[in-house]
Amino acid sequence: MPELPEVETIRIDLTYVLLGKGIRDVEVLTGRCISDQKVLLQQVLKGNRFEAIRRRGKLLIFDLAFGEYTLLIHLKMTGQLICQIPGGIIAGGHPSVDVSSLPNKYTHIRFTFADGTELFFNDLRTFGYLQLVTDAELEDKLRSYGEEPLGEAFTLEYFLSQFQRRTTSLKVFLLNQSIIAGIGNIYADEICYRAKLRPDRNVSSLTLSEKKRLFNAIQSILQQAVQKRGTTFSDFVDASGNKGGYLPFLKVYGREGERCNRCGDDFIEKIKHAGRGTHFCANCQS
DNA sequence: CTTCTTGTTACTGA
DNA sequence: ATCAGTAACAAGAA
Repeated sequence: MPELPEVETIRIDLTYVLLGKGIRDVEVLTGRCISDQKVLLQQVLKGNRFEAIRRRGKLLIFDLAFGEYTLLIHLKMTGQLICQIPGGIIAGGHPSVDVSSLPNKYTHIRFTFADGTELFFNDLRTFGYLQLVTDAELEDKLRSYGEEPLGEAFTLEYFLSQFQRRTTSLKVFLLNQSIIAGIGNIYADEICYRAKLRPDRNVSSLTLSEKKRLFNAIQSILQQAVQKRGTTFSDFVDASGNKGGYLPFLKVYGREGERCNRCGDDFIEKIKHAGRGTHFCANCQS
């Protein structure tokens, strides 16, 4: 479940490894993730190169040196972008990657670069996708996203304005990509915990000081998670051989039944809210 | 066998 | 028209 911090980690690593390298070959092993663009993908990418790799929310945007298209990659829940340079793994995605035998049964696309570097797009559940878009289509797509929570435009003023006329729960609010881009189920729960607010609380009842607490929690949780190189890379190793991992810092997600390590009195509850597993401490959060 | 996992969208109902 | 809630998608784990 790559969310903003995981996608950002992949973006940084791929930028470091792939930028400017000529794309020698693109193999489409299974076509579902690119629908009807199989031929176009090869036409556009072969002989091309990535000029920049950007991110909007959980969406990766690959700017190409030549042609009118931009490549988009969304990993959805189980997508991976595994990069192999001769001698090591550089970037990951979903955990449990068997890096000893790529491509594996979940590899859908394989890129080969001029220097022998390889990039594998793997996806167990095939919800993720690659898509070539024109500038107009890209603009359309990006218009639907809210502000980047770690960007300069994410101000308290912008944040407070998003509560106007909304009556939904805090959890749904945080997961809404058109309000804030990039938060998923794990960080939504962690942000609520940090802000001491119940995820099932209706946002219309939040006071100004609670909204300010939330604003600060969003930034601090995501900043720290990016710094720790995300949560989902249990066997991820970066270019320097260091393991990343926000996993030990999780306070509620995946900790149901365990004691809250803030109040020490209560146990972490797990409920189903808005169709999602939702974790919180009923003692700390209100 | 059933239930659970989640990002996004299409659909439904108010 | 607007908005909120939910089913659906997929495939594997428990």
